[in-house]
Amino acid sequence: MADIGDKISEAELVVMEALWEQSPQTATDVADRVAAARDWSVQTVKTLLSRLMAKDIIAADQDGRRFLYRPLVARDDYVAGESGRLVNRLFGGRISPLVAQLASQDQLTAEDIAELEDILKGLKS
Amino acid sequence: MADIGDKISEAELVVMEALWEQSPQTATDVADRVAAARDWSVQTVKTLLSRLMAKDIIAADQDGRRFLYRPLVARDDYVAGESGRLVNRLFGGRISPLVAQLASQDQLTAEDIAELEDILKGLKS
DNA sequence: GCTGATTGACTACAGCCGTAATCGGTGCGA
DNA sequence: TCGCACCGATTACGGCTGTAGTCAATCAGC
Repeated sequence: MADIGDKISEAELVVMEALWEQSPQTATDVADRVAAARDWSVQTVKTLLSRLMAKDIIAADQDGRRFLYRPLVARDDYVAGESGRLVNRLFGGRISPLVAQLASQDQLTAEDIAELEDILKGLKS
Repeated sequence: MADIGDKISEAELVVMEALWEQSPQTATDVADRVAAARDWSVQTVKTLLSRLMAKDIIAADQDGRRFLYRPLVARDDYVAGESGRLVNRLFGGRISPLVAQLASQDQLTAEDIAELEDILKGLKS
């Protein structure tokens, strides 16, 4: 579970999602994919790619005149880190209040509940 | 569930926690309370209080020469917003993958599991 | 009344973030 | 071979954030 040194900003995350979806990709590929979510210029996407490289969150392999970008951080690791951070910051590290919170907001569907039960059943074995 | 317009930054959140813990409080009270968590100068805390006021996240009532600060946003509302935002950003709005995620990281204690079961039991009625 | 401590307001400043324009190199088509 | 399109690199720039210093007013004590 490699630790993520630098923080991924909101805009950078959009780029990461594109790279996690498919990799490696050229800058223009990423830009095209990102265009579905955000109306950014290609330059903007390239800047974000540079910043992600500077933060060692992605890497690039040269392919002729262009680069092929790929994530160095797995989405699961990132997601785990963020989830843990939120749970620590807001719920003193306890997960059940989070679920209670979401439950009280009616944000849990019947399907969610069923899945949660399955997860718990699995954990008790 | 009042919507929170401006975002609360990391440092501002520390101040908010102090205010949620007890309110209203003077700036120095808040600074003292915050000192337990962060080694900040009183000025820093006052700046953060100003910024929170500018964002309409707290309000202040004059009390002689000083101000008494109080939150305008309930902790529960804030927490609900942040939780929802995270779940949407990273789990497509579904909560069970979050729990699965935390479970796979061994971040669930036996107590958590028991509490989750209770919550689920309550939800099914 | 004058002085020192206290308080909120204003100012500072570097670093990160969002968003992009521009520049310099280079490969490709005419 | 000449220019153009395309690429990554560099630069820009206003806003937010973290962290504080300084200033002007004011209250309390001598």
